[in-house]
Amino acid sequence: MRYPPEETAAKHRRILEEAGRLFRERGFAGVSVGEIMKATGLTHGPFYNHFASKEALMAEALADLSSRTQADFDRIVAEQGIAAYLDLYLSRRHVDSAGAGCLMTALAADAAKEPATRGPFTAHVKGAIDRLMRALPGKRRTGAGSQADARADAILALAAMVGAVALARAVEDPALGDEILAATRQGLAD
Amino acid sequence: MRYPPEETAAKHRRILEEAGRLFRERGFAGVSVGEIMKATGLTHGPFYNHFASKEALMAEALADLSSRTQADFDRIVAEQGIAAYLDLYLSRRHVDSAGAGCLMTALAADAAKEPATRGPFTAHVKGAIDRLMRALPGKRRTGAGSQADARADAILALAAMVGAVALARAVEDPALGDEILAATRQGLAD
DNA sequence: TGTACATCAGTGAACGCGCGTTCACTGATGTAC
DNA sequence: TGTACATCAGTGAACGCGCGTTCACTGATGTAC
Repeated sequence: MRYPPEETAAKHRRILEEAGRLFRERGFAGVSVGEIMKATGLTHGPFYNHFASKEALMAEALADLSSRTQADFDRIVAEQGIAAYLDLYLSRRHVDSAGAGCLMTALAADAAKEPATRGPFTAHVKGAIDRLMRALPGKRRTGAGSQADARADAILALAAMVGAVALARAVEDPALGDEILAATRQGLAD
Repeated sequence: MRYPPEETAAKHRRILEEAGRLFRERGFAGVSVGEIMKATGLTHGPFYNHFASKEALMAEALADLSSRTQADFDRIVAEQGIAAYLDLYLSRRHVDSAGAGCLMTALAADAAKEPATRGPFTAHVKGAIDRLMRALPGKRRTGAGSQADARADAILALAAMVGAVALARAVEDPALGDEILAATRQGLAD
């Protein structure tokens, strides 16, 4: 059947959204094309009307996730401040909802193995460092090296955030997970 | 054919070693049982003489990796000190050799999805926190909360180490990867 | 010590399954006249 | 405005493939007598 162009565009968007959610929950290899299409309410056939291959979907879904989650960052920081954002990021809720969470935490290992995804992933990391550098309160920003120090601070914060949520998600003991989140919140607040 | 028991034990060890290397390089889902057996020089059939299932191998390989890499940590810290260990961990060499590197960086996302592996993974994280707590030089260790602070410092360091190597491995631009490593080294040295 | 048999780690064909992808076909919508 | 045809996003069966796992069989080593 033929459909109006708006409907086709809406379906394309829905595929990207479902893929973004499922990929973050189970990784690229853990989700099949058929499963993504089923989640959007279609059969697997028309997938290839929207994307050249599963690999192409991975790259496009990552770019889409990147722009959506960075817009979320900007909005939350503007409305509630960076401290509130760090509390949300380093929270039990974020740990328990990978499908709606940070793409770096969920997909770093997968992205390293999928050549097509490394471009969008790299762009996202650069954007995250820039955003954190601007949002974080300066601690050592006096003297000549202040800009470089601010950037190094942002990178350290990003690495700790990503590592903490990845570890908290993998450990079996929820108390240990919560301790990892709390210690990292405390460390970044100092 | 029947083989002497030492030979059987040696093959069991070789399977664990090859599995540990390949799983860290490509993740649990990215390596097949046949590929692991081929790497040990056997056909896939006798795999089930050694392990009940691929899942059982994942759990045993993780436990084996844990004891081997924590022994490495102890040896390097004893011989060269914790600063040298951090330099080795946060190095280009570690980023480029996932198969011989940290299991947390390589397998955190996979371990979170595989119930059988979460036990050994959790034990490894606990061991890593304890080791770092003992090895790291105290910065804020005066007063009543010194032990708690030392543990929080160790957790923050671990999260930053794991996150930094995971991000450096995934980004396309080697200069950015090196910058992430350098900023994290600098941040943990302060 | 020599022979007959049990053991069991190998081999490699085969299984059922789910995967990514292709393709002949369908039929409502858009376009030409 | 009405009719005939082109378009193209759907459907669902089918493909070739690699996966984890099973199994009948092999034959050197260990054990019993």
